[in-house]
Amino acid sequence: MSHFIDVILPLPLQKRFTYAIDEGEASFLQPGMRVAVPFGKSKVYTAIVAKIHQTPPQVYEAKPINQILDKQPLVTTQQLAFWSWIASYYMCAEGDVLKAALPGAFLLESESVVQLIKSANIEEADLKDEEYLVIEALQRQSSIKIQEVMKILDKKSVLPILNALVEKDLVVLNQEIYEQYKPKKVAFIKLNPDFDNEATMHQLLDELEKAPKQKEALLSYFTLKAKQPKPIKIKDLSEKSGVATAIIKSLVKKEILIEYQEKTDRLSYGGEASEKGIKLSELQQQAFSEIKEGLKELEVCLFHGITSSGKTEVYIKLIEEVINSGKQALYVLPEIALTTQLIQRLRNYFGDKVLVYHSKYSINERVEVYRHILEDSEKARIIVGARSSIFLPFANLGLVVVDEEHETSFKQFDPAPRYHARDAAIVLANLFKAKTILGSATPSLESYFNAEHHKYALVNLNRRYGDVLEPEIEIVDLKTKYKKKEMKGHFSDRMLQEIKETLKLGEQVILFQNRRGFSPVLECNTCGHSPQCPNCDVSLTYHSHNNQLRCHYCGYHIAMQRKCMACDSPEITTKGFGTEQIETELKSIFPEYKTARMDQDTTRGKYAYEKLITAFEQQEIDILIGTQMLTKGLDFRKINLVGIMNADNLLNFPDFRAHERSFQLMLQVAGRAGRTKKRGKVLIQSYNPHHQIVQQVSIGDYAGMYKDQLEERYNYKYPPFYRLIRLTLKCRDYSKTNDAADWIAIAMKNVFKEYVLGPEFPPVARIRNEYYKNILLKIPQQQSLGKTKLAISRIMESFRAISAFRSVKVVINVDPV
DNA sequence: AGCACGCCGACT
DNA sequence: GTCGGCGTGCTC
Repeated sequence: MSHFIDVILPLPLQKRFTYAIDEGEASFLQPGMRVAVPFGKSKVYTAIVAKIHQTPPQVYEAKPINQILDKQPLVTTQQLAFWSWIASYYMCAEGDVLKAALPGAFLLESESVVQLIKSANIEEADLKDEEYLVIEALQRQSSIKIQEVMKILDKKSVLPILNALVEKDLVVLNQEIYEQYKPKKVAFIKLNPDFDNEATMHQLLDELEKAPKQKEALLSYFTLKAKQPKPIKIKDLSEKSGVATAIIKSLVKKEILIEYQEKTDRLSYGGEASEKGIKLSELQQQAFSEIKEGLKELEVCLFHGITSSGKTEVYIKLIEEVINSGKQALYVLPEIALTTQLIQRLRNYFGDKVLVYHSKYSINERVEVYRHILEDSEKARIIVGARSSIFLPFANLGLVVVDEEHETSFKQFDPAPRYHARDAAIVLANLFKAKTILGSATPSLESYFNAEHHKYALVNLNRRYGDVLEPEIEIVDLKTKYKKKEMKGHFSDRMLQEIKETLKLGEQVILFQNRRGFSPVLECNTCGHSPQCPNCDVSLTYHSHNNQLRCHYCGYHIAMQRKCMACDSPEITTKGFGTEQIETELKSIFPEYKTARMDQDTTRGKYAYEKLITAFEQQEIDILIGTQMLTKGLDFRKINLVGIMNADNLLNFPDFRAHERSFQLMLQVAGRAGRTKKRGKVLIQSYNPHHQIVQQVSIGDYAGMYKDQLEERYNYKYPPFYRLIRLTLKCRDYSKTNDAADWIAIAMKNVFKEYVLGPEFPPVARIRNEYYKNILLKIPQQQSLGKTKLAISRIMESFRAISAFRSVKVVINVDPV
């Protein structure tokens, strides 16, 4: 009887692929294991076994696999089920999900390089001809690609030969996980226990009088030890004391210090859980009980707690209960909210039981986190992570917390899978019969709608924790301020006055300026021309720090121009204002205070964000000007004034969610003000002070905003009443883009009638020399999602069969945000 | 996604 | 005459 496996390849291919395996492999393999398989003429991929069976394929002959890469499944059956759900719901390939779900280090591709092990003992006599050829090539160049090996040997199946060389410890395959992942070893030192009493210690120090450097090193050791009880690295001691490692080594030689190596887990957290048991306020306690009560009947609970009402403590309490019952808890946050402060706080309660997973982690760290969770280890009780942490191999998940659930960054935009982490997290929880808590100070309309319709439980916490007062919100009418000439640059006199007062009291200010659509653009005063990006349909924006004009979409840049590029007039000005402009203006008004910017430019480096936060925390910065980023992770005591420079550019965004988002953003920024007992102040500058949203923000009227926006959504057929699927076409050829878009739109209108909108050019119709066109489908609640997607897939299938449209790429985005 | 196969332009 | 441009078709 012959055996076969269906595998998922890390490629955007709709189908699974079938390979032949032998009897022995069949009895060993399990779904979720990795296998190396040949694909096409020359490629080798790491694939995941999805199914083992005995049905030979009808129309082709299955190739045999190259190799089994795991002893135990790396992907759990729940994960496989979750992947298929994501693939079918978000209309992408399982291979796309695979790539998003597994740390890259687990995947070997045939670009893998072969390298010679430096210390290898090469016994030429032991090598077969082909093996010798490879080794010979490696002695000339340090690494060669598998493809090159194929050329050298003039054959396709080189893996057996390379494996033989690996067996003989002569070469390594570099993208193979076992080689790529290196356990981390660190040299530590400790005091010889013989000296661990005062008498011997004094004697020792006396003896060291003649070796001042060594004495200094030893004294530094004690200082370090006193500061932190954790093991001390040689490297740290050398750095702290300014004494060379050689001197420390000599202390080791004298057996005063003892050196020891440890294979450290990169994920270790040295400290202990320092805060035992958490005390909830009466209101928090009430919310806690209500959540538990709500979750008895329903799978999801929406936790609506205003800014600084102390939601985190409630989560901690809920997590505590879950992990005490032996289950794992997942805490998902938007990337920008995943700050050291929060992680520290969780570690204070849970010590070494917290694992963190996000994009700034190295491949090695990701592998370790993954393995810990897969093994359900003691460290993997609580997993804190960004969007992609929902793909981790949970063994027995008991609770999922999605904090800041309204954040649109939970939706992955590019590449596929274009999933929404909040929605997918609920599905994930259901796979484990676990519960989900969605938390926010400003819930998304969708979630609040679900709560109102009793799909989710709803718990409110609408008082700030402790004695913190809600900030006072004042609206400044820019129109009259300009008319009365009470503006200085982009600042109203009210804003300047408040800033002045706040600074005088030694308190801090944050100023919020939305980045989108309001970057500085160069404009000619004579002819009105502004420099455009040659690849995208946008104006270039001015960056003062490097004096460049830059395109935000493709990175194209040129030097700042002194004359108009169209008419040579030297009369050019920058129009619009971004954070840079505000900072410049501010510096000239308040030269004696320190200002800083927090935006994509200033937080690019690895620790830049952390540094900025720390500097602000330690009051090295008086005024912080920033974008969206300001809404999260700042939890400081001394912010007393929050200024929103311009509410209108948020409100005027051409998007059905613009009003909801403006409300959320403004209220979140406002929430940064006044975290101590003193009442904070928020100033909102706007040309439309009577705008409904601005008014609702000023009194924190979530219910009013919800009611108004829901009505709009109903009238204009948007979520939560209608689901959306957006098709985006991209092509370098303008008329092809149009023709293809028309073709698809007509085909879709045949099926879905008036629920098809477009095709339409997006606001930026050309990016990187590709033209874009959108088609939007609105799906009424009673319409079957499955059938809708099937119909779309059919249309796409016929579309792809038209050779004239071959060069047109189509991106399908389910539930676009 | 890659990558090979295949048919038309500027070079040794 | 060839080298190489990227269109298109396939991968178990």
